Amino acid sequence: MPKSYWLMKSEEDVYSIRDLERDGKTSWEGVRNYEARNLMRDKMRVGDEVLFYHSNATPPGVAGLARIARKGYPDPFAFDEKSRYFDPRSHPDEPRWFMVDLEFVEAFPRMVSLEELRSTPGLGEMVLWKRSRLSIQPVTREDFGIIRKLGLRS
DNA sequence: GCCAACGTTGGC
DNA sequence: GCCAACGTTGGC
Repeated sequence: MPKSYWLMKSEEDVYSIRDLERDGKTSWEGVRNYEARNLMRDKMRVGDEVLFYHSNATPPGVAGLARIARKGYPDPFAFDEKSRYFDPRSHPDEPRWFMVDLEFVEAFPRMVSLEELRSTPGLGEMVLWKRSRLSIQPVTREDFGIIRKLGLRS
């Protein structure tokens, strides 16, 4: 099974690539969108590569790379009444929400802004353009390669 | 802070 | 099952 590529968004001031670098690894709790849930639950595999995207940032864009460290499993925060991610409709025996674990790969020496993504030839088919609000989206191997190269170029 | 886009909820 | 109301995302 070849690996897959993803783009995952995080608000920069909530959890940034630097936070992931510090932690080394983190769990991706709190996703409450069914399509994103399905991708984590059904499609992501350990070793898949991730573009770590800063949303609500100035500027927004891809800030680095991460990797899937654990495949989809029930989001325990949905069961925790004290959590802001609590959802009474999710039960341990029939969990509604799933998450994955993510590990740090690298922070780009140069973040690739949304504007740059827009103006880069070859990236015209990204899911980002049509499904801009989806916080977890598939990326083609080719697009991943283009963006990685842009980010690592100093 | 504004607001367009769009996913979700709930009445019917 | 439709669809209006509502809430959230995320760029600007």
